[in-house]
Amino acid sequence: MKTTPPSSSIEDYVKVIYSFTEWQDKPITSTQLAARLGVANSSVSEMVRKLKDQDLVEHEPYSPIRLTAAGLTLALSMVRRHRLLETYLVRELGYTWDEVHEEAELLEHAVSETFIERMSAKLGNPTRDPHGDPIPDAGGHITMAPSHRLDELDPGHRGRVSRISDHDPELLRYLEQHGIGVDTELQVVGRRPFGGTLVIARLPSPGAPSRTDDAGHLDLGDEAAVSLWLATVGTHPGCTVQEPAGGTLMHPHATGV
Amino acid sequence: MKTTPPSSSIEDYVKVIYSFTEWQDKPITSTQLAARLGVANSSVSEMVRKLKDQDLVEHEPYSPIRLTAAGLTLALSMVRRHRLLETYLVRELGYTWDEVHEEAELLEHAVSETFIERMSAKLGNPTRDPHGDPIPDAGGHITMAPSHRLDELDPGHRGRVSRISDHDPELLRYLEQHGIGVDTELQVVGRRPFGGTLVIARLPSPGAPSRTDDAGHLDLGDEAAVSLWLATVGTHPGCTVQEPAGGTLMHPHATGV
DNA sequence: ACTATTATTTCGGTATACCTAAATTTTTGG
DNA sequence: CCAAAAATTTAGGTATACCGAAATAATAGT
Ligand SMILES: [Mn+2]
Ligand SMILES: [Mn+2]
Ligand SMILES: [Mn+2]
Ligand SMILES: [Mn+2]
Repeated sequence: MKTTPPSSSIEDYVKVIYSFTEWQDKPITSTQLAARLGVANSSVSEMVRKLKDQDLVEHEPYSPIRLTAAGLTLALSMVRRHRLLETYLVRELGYTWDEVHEEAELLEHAVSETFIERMSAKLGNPTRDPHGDPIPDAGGHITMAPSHRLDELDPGHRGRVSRISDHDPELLRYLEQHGIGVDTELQVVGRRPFGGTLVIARLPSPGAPSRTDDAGHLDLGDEAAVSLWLATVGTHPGCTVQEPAGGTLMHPHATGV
Repeated sequence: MKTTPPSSSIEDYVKVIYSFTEWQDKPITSTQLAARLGVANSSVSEMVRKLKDQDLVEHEPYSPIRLTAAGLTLALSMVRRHRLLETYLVRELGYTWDEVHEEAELLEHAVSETFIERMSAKLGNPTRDPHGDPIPDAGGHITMAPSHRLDELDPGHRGRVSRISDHDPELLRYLEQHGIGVDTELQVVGRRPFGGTLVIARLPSPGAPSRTDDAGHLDLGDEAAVSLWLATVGTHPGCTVQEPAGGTLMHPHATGV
């Protein structure tokens, strides 16, 4: 029996299924998968059957889709490719952080394993991409400081920006213009009344005593707030978000699942 | 009407049609194209019709296939991509010259125009790839010193290796082991009797007075002889190959065809 | 000039990855 | 509980890029 390498489509399906569970653990549904891939629901139904035949996902009709161990391995390898490529484009070819996602999206399917490993070595085996996302190592292990989406944090929370979704280049350019990037120190100030925007403050210098002054205030729309993740450094009294226990969060894969 | 970008297959067809005429000018036939692409003749017939519909080739049934101006432009852009990628892989990622062809073969379809131009700039806009092949500039212009295939040269001819076909990685490793690479100075010594191998001599140091001593002799099989091109520096008496007139050979494209 | 060989195209099929519309199952709200 | 809405799958169909076998055109040898 000849084992065909996964097609680009299969690689994308598996990668998107994985990405959905990277920051929370509800498994992805058919419709959500279709939306993220930009294809019709019916296409997903067909492809999921194919993925199941290849033992990359578990799936019962009308229920959500979960990666198998083999599927997770493939997904992590794609995520590694994608994030290493983004890092390389920024560090070696002068790309800006808002340009790299699209380019990596195509390249990830075309480069060889050799290419990936030479690139990784040249970069010094980085562990975070230009948007703060963790880069799995060659063995599929991934580590990430516990973080929360900005829109889930109550006023008073302080933290370091640990990741920013790279999906919308415009948002990235906007944030950069306002001095917000990976590792920026931030504090949640509050919300404008009646479901208004989230107000945050940039903290002057990383490590220095945090001081919230008016100059650093910034209003963030919903789209921005859900795209920013904070590694919180202190819990405000009255906080409704509970801190995870450990200092690092190991992905299921690292613990053998 | 929406203009779809050429598929990878179309890009490959056009590139192979071009490559066939890069070093001689008989146009390629259906069967030759099929052989080089590794597909069935029937597939070529179908695809050539599609290429003709898209105005990339001229073709009458049962006759050879020629690129149109649009086809040539696309082909030269693919050749530029391929050769720049090969150069980049060698210079920036530590690839050896026998590894790059295969990798470039896939990458050329996946990288953006932006990627190509940033890469080219970083390399200082090189004009030759690791195998000596000329790299077209962004405008599709290409220049090459007039050269002859080693197997077409009579004994006595001297010259500088101007290009080596990169198709067979094993051949490249073999040549490297025997001290033959791009710009190596060479002299044709003769042929073993009764259709035997071609004997050549490596000339000691480039520019220095050429001296053929026994230590530098090497037998080349047919496959090797047709893969090596020499920019001849002197014509031996009794030569059957006529030297082209000009100092540089401009490709048809450069003169507007 | 004519036949045998070779080259090329046409024909009927396959695989992948999509789509829309219709059918079906699940979920929800009263 | 049960109908209406929402989610999901199935059915039927398209485009691309292949294939092998059959048909046809070109070419070569006598
Ligand atoms: Mn990305
Ligand atoms: Mn990223
Ligand atoms: Mn090559
Ligand atoms: Mn080359």
